[in-house]
Amino acid sequence: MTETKKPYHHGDLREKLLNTATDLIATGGIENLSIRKLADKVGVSRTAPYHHFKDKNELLCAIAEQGFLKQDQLVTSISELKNELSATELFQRYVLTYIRFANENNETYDLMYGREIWKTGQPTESLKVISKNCFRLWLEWVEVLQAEGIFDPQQPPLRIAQSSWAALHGLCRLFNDGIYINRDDVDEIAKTTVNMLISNNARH
Amino acid sequence: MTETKKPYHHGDLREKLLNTATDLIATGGIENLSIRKLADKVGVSRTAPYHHFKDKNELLCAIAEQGFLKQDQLVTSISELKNELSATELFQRYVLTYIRFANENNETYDLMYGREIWKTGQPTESLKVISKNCFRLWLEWVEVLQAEGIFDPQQPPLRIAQSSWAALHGLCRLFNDGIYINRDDVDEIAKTTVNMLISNNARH
DNA sequence: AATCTATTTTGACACTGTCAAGATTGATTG
DNA sequence: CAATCAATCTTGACAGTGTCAAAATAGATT
Repeated sequence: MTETKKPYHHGDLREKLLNTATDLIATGGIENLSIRKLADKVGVSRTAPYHHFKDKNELLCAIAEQGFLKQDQLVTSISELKNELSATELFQRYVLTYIRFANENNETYDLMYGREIWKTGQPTESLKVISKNCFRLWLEWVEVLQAEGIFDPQQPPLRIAQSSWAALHGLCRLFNDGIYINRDDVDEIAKTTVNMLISNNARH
Repeated sequence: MTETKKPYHHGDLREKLLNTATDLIATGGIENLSIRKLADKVGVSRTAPYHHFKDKNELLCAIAEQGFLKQDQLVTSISELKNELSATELFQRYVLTYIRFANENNETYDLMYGREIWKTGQPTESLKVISKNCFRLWLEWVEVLQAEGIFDPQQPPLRIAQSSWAALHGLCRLFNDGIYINRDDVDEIAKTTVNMLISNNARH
């Protein structure tokens, strides 16, 4: 009735697969996602998914894509505070938001930036585009923040963007992967990270 | 003849399994290591390894342990230069050495600090001890370097150790996991990272 | 020499990804 | 409307995985 599209037998199976898969990994981890279990949960035969995703790899890439789009939203939502906050505050806000995103979307984050896709498997073309765009957004931020004086003006913006992002990424991974287990520490470590990354005179 | 110990049927199967497994992951990646293939390569039946390692998890932990010991050696080898180099130079040296280790022992590094063991599986007790000791070594380093003035004296050494290591770790992961693909960039990014992490006035 | 225990093997089970071939269903065209 | 076609889905199959149970073997111990 309310369904606008019911293209074929099942309806919009592709989307249902995507959503259910995201749910599955969110609760049981990536290693708990199998095509067969997924198909079962959706109520379709084991090989049905293969008509919507060439591979398991392609399914994972599609999940990762959604993650990047979600992250883009968060990042751009911070830029709306550009007039209210100082550069240092904006950076702090960014770091906290990033970490929270990585925490709350734990498993998706691992797909977005993990070896499963980028090393073991292979990223689809559209994933490459979307992720590149996500990094470009971060680079533009860095350029703005550097102009505001919180980063060393001597260093190329690209290098600052790469190494600061790496620092952030490393922190998220240590927590997400279970190496740092005390989640209460995350805020303090993040604070120290921010303090170390920005120029001395920009601290307050 | 030269064999000192030949405890049972095969000889020292445990060690042979360990070495062969390390070889296997070094060439084909962790996902290419299966107990069965490993047993085959060593020339023993599929389940023979289970009398030396309770689990695949335990085997992986054992590989990781070796990695930590290797890393400890590298770190302590740097401390022998304590009298010849400045604090900043020592830190740079440490960063470069760490990155090189992570690069050359790619897959072992992933086991040491990856979710496979710490999140999905579970670290053995001895692995916990060894890895904790490895971090303690790093913390002691940070305390020395902080006393020499290259880190903010306001921040607790533990936090500095955690966040600086996270920064380093993130950089290694981005390269090891195939997100940053241009290996030529690694030195420059590392340089920028060092510059960002240490106090402004300690740069040169 | 007999017994015991550590080690190894064979067989089995439940999983996994994915290919090939057939069945079904909706859209398209004469 | 009837016939054709392509998209979608199902069933069957294969090779691979971790690992358990039971049987076989070999070294150490008595």
